[in-house]
Amino acid sequence: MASTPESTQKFMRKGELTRAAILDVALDLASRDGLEGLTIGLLADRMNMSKSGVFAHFGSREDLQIEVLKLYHEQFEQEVFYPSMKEARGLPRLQGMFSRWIKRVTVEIASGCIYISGAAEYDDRPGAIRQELVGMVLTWQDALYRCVQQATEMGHLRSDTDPQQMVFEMYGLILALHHDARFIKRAGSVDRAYAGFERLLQSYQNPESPVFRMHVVAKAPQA
Amino acid sequence: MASTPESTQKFMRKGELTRAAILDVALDLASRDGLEGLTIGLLADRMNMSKSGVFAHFGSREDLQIEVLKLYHEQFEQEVFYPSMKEARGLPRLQGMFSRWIKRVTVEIASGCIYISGAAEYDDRPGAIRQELVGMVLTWQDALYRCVQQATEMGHLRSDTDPQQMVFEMYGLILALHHDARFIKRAGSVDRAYAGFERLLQSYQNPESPVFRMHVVAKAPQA
DNA sequence: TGCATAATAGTACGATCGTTCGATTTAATG
DNA sequence: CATTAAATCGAACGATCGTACTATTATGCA
Repeated sequence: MASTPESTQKFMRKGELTRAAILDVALDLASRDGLEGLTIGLLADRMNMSKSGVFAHFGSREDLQIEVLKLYHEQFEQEVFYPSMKEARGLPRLQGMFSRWIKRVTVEIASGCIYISGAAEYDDRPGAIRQELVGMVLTWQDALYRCVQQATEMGHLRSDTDPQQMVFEMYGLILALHHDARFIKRAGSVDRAYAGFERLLQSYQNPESPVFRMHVVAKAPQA
Repeated sequence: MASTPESTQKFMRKGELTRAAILDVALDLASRDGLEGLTIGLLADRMNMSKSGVFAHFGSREDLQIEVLKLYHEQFEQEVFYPSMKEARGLPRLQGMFSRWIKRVTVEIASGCIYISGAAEYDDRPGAIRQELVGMVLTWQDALYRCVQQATEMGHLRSDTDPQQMVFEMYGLILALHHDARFIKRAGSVDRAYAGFERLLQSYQNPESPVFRMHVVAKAPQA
């Protein structure tokens, strides 16, 4: 509702409108309880609708879960990927990606991150949901990979930088942040993730390249 | 059965014996499907027992889950913590801890790691299980913390080393390994985790201290 | 306004869940 | 061997799950 511009609402029939509203609530529930914890009965309660009324908008629960996943992916790209692509290629863009990623996860400390909880849930559970989820995570990792690669080509990072290794460690910092902040509930985790990234740059940054200062998109409010 | 010495079996009554066997199978199931996915019906099937027969050994499902958790924790300490404590204080012990940790997670790429899946499952689900789980993870993180602290005091690591930061990054490497190897199924993740640790040591190791070479307990067989 | 159609509600089914309870079988003990 | 206690089973309960089906209500268009 708040996130849907009026212009699109005008051309939506009632059904599509409530479908979108259902997906919004479903995303909320799936963030908190995981995609496997997303239940049609609970969703109906939150929507003040009947179970069958909710169900009718989706062919199956699996379809609903995948639609939730797609919505999450869309929001992630909108919030993290696209804005960063507007920044200068190379290190500035990489810093932008990481900063926005941190910012996003910082918010998700309260609500939960579907990429991370989903990775645990669909570790070993084959099917359409896992396939979709792996595809999305790979898409994001590839974006990071290309960004590191470009930063290397442009001389911002040392020429012997292993992009896959750097993406691996960046992902580790985010996972540790999510783990320590959301599960352990330890304060100061956001700063530790930033510090880890700084150290990552110290290792890989080209000493002959002009030094870029870390661009903190949003200062950590808590945690 | 294989892990229980005969000497203890002799003094076990039948009930305690099957209870131990149930817990073994339960640990297996919980590793694969998560603690929340552990179901008494499935457990009874695998044991060729009735549901009520299995249930009678535990006061409730939650008790069963906590017993599984304790069994997992015991095995983790036996395999990772205690052997490392026999090594020399400071950096050698820290390297031993990380190597054995990696070795353990490498095995768990196939079976699943309860600490990691549990962290995702009990993110936001208060109760006895979460409490137990957080306590165990904190115990392990504290052990790492003290180890880093000692390595700093002994001059193996730079005097300005932030132990909490180092533990944070070590945990991140393990989480990234688990994520990329088990979820994404990307090859070479074990080597990336080792490489990340090497870089961590390069950053924090005292240049005036004798250099310790990384002690790889077990070479990565795959993944 | 009337009518076709979309949207929602209501109900029911079979499965599975944790749990309870009484019957029955098995093991330990005098 | 007989007897008591421990261990296991079988059946049932209430709850919740996803889903199918039919009825009812609301919407959009001629």
